[in-house]
Amino acid sequence: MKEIPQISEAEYEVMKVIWNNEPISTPEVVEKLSNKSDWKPNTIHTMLARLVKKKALHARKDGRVFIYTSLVEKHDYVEQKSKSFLQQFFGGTLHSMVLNFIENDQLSKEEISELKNILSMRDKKEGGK
Amino acid sequence: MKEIPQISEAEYEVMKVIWNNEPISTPEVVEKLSNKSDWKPNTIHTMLARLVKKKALHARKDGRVFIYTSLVEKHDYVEQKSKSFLQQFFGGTLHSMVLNFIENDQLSKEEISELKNILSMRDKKEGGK
DNA sequence: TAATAAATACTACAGTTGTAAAAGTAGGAG
DNA sequence: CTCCTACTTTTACAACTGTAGTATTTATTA
Repeated sequence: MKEIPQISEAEYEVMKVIWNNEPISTPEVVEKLSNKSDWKPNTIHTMLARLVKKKALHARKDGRVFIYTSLVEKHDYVEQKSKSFLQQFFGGTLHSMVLNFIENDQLSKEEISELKNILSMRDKKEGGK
Repeated sequence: MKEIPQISEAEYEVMKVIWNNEPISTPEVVEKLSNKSDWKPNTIHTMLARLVKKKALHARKDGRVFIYTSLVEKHDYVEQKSKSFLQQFFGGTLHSMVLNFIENDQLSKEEISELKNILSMRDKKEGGK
């Protein structure tokens, strides 16, 4: 099982930009994030440097600029975080979470239908882990 | 909307003991957690003190000992954490998370049935926020 | 009452995180 | 060839976390 580095919440915002645009240069990352957030360019540089240090990103120098590519898959990271979240709060299973949401009336009719749809659509595939 | 203090992962372990046993004294908390973990008593005292400072717990002196009661509901805390988790990773909706699990074949047949059950049982209640 | 045991209170310390300022450097404009 | 500007590198710093050690107080026992 590959080791997935820990990525903080702010760092995750940076990762999202990379995942959606890689390969991407520092100035481009800064530009995209400056729209979405109030971070100063320096702050973004720090994030990038930390992510490289953590081996979440790879940086290759191209002329005067760095070009970043991700070393962790978004999917893998989200999976790992989902598992630990479910573990911490719901004994590890998704259905406990869903049950909890239902019991506390946190789901609208639409969301319920959506969920039912998803589950029945799923029948068309075989398998399951 | 009431302000819910941030509770770290280790602190959350302490909170679980409180929620399950409150009102409960320091020595009792230490005893319960010493079984479940490798924490030294001092570590547990630190957690308790921090939780009191954060207003997650109330401590009342009873003789020589403190008795703790929680100031945040487990339910409220879990709800808050669930929301921010879904927000961060799944655009805020539970069905996106479920869909993701299904797409990545992270659900067994049993879990799928479980989910379907839960959703259909839910029909017996009306409402939904 | 004095010593002991048990609790509480205070202090510590390194790693992570959010947030950035300051300093250094190299390439392009003049 | 020199200066400016855009980038990169270094440094900062407080809050929060995990993990305790040390010191002090207090109740109980001899």
